[in-house]
Amino acid sequence: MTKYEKQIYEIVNKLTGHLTADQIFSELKKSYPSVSLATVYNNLNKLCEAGLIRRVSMEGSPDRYDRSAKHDHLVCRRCGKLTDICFEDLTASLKQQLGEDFLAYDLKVYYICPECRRKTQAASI
Amino acid sequence: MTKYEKQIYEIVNKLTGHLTADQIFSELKKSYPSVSLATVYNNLNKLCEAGLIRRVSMEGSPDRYDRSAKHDHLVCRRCGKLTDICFEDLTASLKQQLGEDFLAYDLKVYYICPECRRKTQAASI
DNA sequence: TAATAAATTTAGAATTATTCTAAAAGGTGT
DNA sequence: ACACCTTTTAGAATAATTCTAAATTTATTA
Repeated sequence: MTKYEKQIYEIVNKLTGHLTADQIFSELKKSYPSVSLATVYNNLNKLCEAGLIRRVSMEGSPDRYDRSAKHDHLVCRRCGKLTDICFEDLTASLKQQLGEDFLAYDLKVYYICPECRRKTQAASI
Repeated sequence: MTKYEKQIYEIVNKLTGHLTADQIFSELKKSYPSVSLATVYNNLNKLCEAGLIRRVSMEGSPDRYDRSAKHDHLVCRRCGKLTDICFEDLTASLKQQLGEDFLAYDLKVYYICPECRRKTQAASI
C-alpha cells in the first residue's frame, strides 16, 4: 500500500460520511497540500477494485466512497442525504433464489428525510 | 402528456432493454428526426418525477431508464450488463425493520455474467 | 377568431465528474 | 550508481447532463 492509498483508505474509514472524491481530496490536502486530484481518483479506483472500500453511486451527484463493511443505505429523494441502515442479511436467500453465486449486493431505500419533510410542511402553510 | 412524453414513455416500456438517454434519443429520431436530446432529458426527468418510469444509475456508465414495475437487477461487474430478476418483495419487512415509511427501494446484485466468465477462462489458458 | 399567456422544444453553450496522457518523481534491487 | 517499475502530477480530453434564451406549440380567454 502506498502512502496515499493508505491515507485515502483511512479517510474513508474514519470519516464515515460517504465522501465524494473531491471531499476526500480536500481532506487529504490538509496533510499533503501538493497531492493531486488524479491521485485521489487513481487510489479510490484501486481500493475499490481490491474491495477495500466501496463505491456508492448516486443519482444526480458524484459517487461517494464508503467503508466496505456490509450495510445498507437510506437515501433522501429530495436532498440526497445518505444514512446507514442495517437491514437483515439477504445473502443466503438471494443465493438460493438466484441459484447462482454473486459478488455483492446493494440495497438502497428511498424516502424523504425528516428535515425535508419539515421544510415542505413549513413551505405549504 | 405531451407528444414526446408519451413517445418516450412507450419506448422505455416497449424496449425493456434499460436504455440510456442517448439510445432513447436515437430510437425517437427514427420517427421524429428533428427531436433534440434536451427534450429527451427533459421528458425523462418529468417521467421519473411522476414515477412513471424509473432511473437506474450505474457505476461508470450513463443512467438507464426502465419501466417502473417493481423488479430487481443483476449487474455484471465486468461488462455492466443488466438483467432483470424478481427477488422476493421486501416492502413489508423493510417497513417493519425501519419503523418508517419509504417511497421505494432498489436492489442490485453484482456478479460476473456467464459470457465474461467464459472470456476470462479462455484468456487464462 | 384573434390575442395573450403558458408550456414545450430547440440548439448550443456551460458545467462537472471522471479518465487519459505524458512527463516527472520515487523507490527497489543489483 | 544504474536500470527498472510504480506512483504521482498537471493539465488536457471526454462525456453525461443541465442550463439558457430564443423559437415554437398549445391552451386560454376576450
